[in-house]
Amino acid sequence: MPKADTKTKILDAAEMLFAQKGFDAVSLRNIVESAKVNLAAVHYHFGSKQTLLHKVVSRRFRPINKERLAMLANAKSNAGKHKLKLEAVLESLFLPIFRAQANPKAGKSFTRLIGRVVFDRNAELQKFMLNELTEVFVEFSKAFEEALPDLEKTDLDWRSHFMAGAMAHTLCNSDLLTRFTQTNANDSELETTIQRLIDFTAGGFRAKVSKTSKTNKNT
Amino acid sequence: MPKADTKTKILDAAEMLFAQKGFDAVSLRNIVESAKVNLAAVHYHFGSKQTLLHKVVSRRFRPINKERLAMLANAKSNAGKHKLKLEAVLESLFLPIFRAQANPKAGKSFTRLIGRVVFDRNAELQKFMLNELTEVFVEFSKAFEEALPDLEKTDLDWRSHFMAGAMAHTLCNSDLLTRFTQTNANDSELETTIQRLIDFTAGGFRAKVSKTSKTNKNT
DNA sequence: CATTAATTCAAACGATCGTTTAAAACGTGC
DNA sequence: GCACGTTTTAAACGATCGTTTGAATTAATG
Repeated sequence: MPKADTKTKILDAAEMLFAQKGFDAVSLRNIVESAKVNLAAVHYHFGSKQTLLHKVVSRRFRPINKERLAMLANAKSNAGKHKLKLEAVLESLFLPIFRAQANPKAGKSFTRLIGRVVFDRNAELQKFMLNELTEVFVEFSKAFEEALPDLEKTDLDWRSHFMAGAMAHTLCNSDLLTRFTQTNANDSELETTIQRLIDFTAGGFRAKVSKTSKTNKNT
Repeated sequence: MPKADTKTKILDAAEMLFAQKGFDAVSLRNIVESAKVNLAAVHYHFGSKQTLLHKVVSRRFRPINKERLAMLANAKSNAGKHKLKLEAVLESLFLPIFRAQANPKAGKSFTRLIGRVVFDRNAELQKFMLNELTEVFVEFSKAFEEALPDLEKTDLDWRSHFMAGAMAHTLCNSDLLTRFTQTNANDSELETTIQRLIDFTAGGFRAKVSKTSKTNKNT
C-alpha cells in the first residue's frame, strides 16, 4: 500500500502541476508540497525531474497509443474489401486520447499536458515523444494514405500536421474552448467535441488542393 | 546608436532564446550572454523579465495585427456588395504573420515564439495576449460569420479554434514540418505553406456539420 | 527475532535565479 | 568645461533550484 502510494502521489501531483504551469516553471518542491511527500523521494523513485516527466507522460500515453492502434486495426478489419474510411481513421486517433479527459482521476490535466508537450522544443522531450509515437506515426500514415489514395504524399503530410495542431490545441485548451463557446464539458459533450474535430479535419483532408500549391511543387 | 543598440540586442537575443527554449527555461543571464550586454541592463531598460517578454512579443505582433485588420478591411471593400470570401478572410489572418518568417532579422524565431505563446498557460501572458488580440478576435469573428452565414455560431467558434491550433502548430514547428515533408523553406514555399493551410482550414470550415454534434446542442 | 533491503527523512551542497544597489562612464546642452 | 541626465557596470542580496548524503524508519525474509 504505502509503497506504491508515495510514487503515485508524486506522479499525480506532477501531472497536475506540469499541465498547469509547464515543466520548467514547476519545481520539485512545488510537487512534493502538493503530494505531501519528502523531496528526496523524487530522486529515490524517479532519479531525476526529467525522468519524472517521462513517467508522467508514458504511464497514460502508452495505453492510449496502444488503444489507438487497436482501434485502427479494428477499423481496417471492419472495412474488409472496402476502402478504409477517413472518419474511422480520425476517430481511432482522437477517441482514446479525448476519452482520457473523462477519467475523473486525471481529468483534464493529462490531456492538457500532452497538448503542451507537442509544442515543447526541449530536445530530450522531443526524442522521448518521438519514441512513444513512432508506431502510431507509421500506422496512421499508412491508414491516411489508404483512406485518401488520391492525395499526394506531401499534401497528405502537411494536412496531417495541421490536423495535429488542431488536436493539440483542443487537448491543451479544452477548458478555454468550452468556456468561449459556451458549451459544457460533460461526457456527451466530449463525443460532440470529437465529432466536431472529425468534421473539421476530415473537411480539411478532403479539401481540393489549390493549383498554386500543386504547381509550385514542380519548380 | 549605442543608446538604442543595447535595448535591441536584448530584445533580439530574448526573442531567439524564448522561441527556442521557452520563457521559463531561459534565464536573464542566458540572454545577456547572448546579447553581450550587462545583466542589470535588462532591469534598467525593461524592468522585469515578464515585461521583456511582452515587449519581445508586442514589438512585432502589433504591426502584424494591424496589417491583418488592414487586409481584412481591404478584402471587405473589394467584396463590395458580394459576400466576403472565406479564403480572403483566412489569407488576411495568415499572410501577415507568416510573412514575418521571411524577415531575415527575425526569421523563424518570432513566429515560433508566437506559436508557443498560444499554448502557454501563464496567466500574466494570457491576459497580455488577449489584450493584443481583442480587436483581431472581434473583427475576424464578424468576418467569418459574414463569409459563412449558414454555419451556426457555436460550430463557427469551435472551427475557429481548430484553425487557430493548426496555424499555431505551423508557426511553431515550421522547421520540423518542412524537414518532415521534404519541402523547402524559401520564399515561394512560404506562399505554398499559406495556401496549404488555407485549403485545409477552408475545407474544415465548409465541412458538413454531423447530425450528432447538431442534435446534442438541444439536450 | 535478527538481518537485510527498501523507503523516508532532514539537512546540506553547489549552482543559479530575478532583482537591487551604488558607482563609474557616457551623452547632452549651455 | 560644467552640470545634469542617461546608461552601463560589477557586486551583492535573498531566494530557489535539482541533486546528494547519511541516518532513521519501515518492510520483507528466513
